Formats: sequence, structure tokens, C-alpha cells
Amino acid sequence: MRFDDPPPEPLASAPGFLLSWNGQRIARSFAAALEPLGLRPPHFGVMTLIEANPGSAQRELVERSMIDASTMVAVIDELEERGLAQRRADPGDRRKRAVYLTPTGKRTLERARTAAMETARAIFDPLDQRELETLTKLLRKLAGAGP
Amino acid sequence: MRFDDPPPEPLASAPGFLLSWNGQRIARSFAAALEPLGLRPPHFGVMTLIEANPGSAQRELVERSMIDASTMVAVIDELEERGLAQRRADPGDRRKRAVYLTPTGKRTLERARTAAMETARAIFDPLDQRELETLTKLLRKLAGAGP
DNA sequence: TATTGTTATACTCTATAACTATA
DNA sequence: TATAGTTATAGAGTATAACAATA
Repeated sequence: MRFDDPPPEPLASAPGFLLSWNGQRIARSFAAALEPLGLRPPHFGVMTLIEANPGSAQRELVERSMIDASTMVAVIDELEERGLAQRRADPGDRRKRAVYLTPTGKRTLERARTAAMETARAIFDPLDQRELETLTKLLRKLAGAGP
Repeated sequence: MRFDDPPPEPLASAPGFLLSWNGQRIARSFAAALEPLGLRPPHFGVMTLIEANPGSAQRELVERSMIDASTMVAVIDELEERGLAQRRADPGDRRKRAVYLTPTGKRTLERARTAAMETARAIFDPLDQRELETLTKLLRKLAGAGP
């Protein structure tokens, strides 16, 4: 059994398996799409958060993600090394580090987003527009997100 | 953000994220359901394969799963230690080890299956029967499995 | 020479706990 | 005393490569 092939019965009839299988498959494709940019999924997630909340303290980024504090340090270290993000002093509280994207970071994030969208399009290609909408609606409901 | 809470927008609108999120969530619940039985998901998967093909060589189990050879050795070692499976000599080829479930192994697998089904029921509880069928159909199509 | 199973080893990812500095 | 950030360390899980026995 490989990720390229469709799963065999009876697995392909079990919704729990199908969900986990397709989820892993898309997570993999997503990681592969990010790789040429030198990014892994956590980098993308953190950059997206920084973009939405520029100047966040690391603590806030930890709270809004599922990344713990020590991993967050490592991720932001790597973003800084690549010139994609910057830590600056927080004028009001010297313990805090305010995190920003650099212009290069913003451009890279935009490219990453494009790559991610292309990947998603390829993965969801077997479904037509209406089916994709139905799937999204059901998955939202399953996740407990509002309608 | 935690796995207990629904994901925030705009993530909750992205089908790729929703798929990965729900997939991870069910994989976690599945692992948690197995834990009281002293099993992890790979144990369950391998036991299911052995049950369907008693006397398989380890090589066959590797081919039919996504577990590599050295990991398979470790998994079967653990099943043997717990008295759930047995390696026997293959009469036709002395390199091969024919793998079987013990009676205890069969009973444990049955209990694990029950636990897994209860977990799936709890996870899919937000959907009614018709919605669950639609979701399964769409996920099958997405995975490339026949109708 | 190829195959089956095994072992030893290394690697990735993440989590835990202890530490520094500020509040 | 509590909080923000950091570092060092350990753990789970998996993969890679070398090896012994057998074909």
C-alpha cells in the first residue's frame, strides 16, 4: 500500500480511515509544495499568523497556534536566519519580542500561498465545484465550526 | 488553538486544512481508544492484516501496509511479547516467518475493533446518517477509490 | 546473486524542564 | 511571585544501511 494508490477495501469504506488518509495525503503534498521555498508547514503557519497580527509577542503566536513555546523559538529563529522575519524590542515590556515579517518574508509568504493553493487544486481535482462545497460544509460541521 | 476547539476562520473555510485537521483529530482519538488495550495504531493495522491473511510472511505484511521492514519487525516483536501473535517456521522456505494471531490476539483485536467503532461513532456524531454517507462518498472519490 | 528477516544507527519532530531577564 | 523567552535534553516514531541466513 502506498500513498499514490487508492486504499484497498475494506479500508476505503471506513469514513474514519478515509478522513485520516486524505488528511495525511494533503498534508504531505502541502509540505512538498513548500519545500522548494525552504519552508516547512510550521513556518507557513507562523508566517501567516504574523502577517495577520504584525508585532505579536511570541506568546501570542503560541496561543494562536498549536506550536509550543520552545518550538516557536526554533521556528522564528529559522525565519530570522532566512531573512523572512524579524524580532524587535517591545517598547512597553522589555521581556517581549515583537515579531514582524520582512518585505522578503511577505513576498515569500505570498509565493508559498500560491504554491499551497495549486496543491489544493490538484488534490481536489476529482471533485466538481458543487461536490467540493458539499465536502467543505460537512467537514466544517464535523469540526464543530459554525455554518 | 487546541484540538478540542473548532478551528478559527479563515482556516475553517479551507477544505485542505479541514481535511487535515479532522484527519488528525480522528487519528488521535483512535490512538487514545487503543491505548487501554496496550496497542498503538500500527499494532491494530498489522493485526488486522494478519487476521485477513493468516500465515503471511513478514514481507507480505510490509507490502500490504505502509510500514517498512524494520518497523514491522519491532511491531511483531511487541505483539509476540504480549502474546497476541506468533511467528512460526514456514515449511517451504526457511527464510520466511509465517505470522499468526493467537486466540488472545483474536479476542484483543475484536475488542480493539469495538473501541475503534465507538470512537468513530462519537466523532461522526454531528452528522446524520445521510450526511455521513455523502461524506464517505466524496472522500472515496477524493482518494481515487472506485464507487 | 537475490531475498527474508534482523540489528544498529541516525534522523525528524516535538515536548519537558530548567534557566535568565524582566515585570 | 509571575511572565516572556530561551536553552538543553529527552522522547516517540520512523527510516537507512549493514548484516546473517537461506534461496
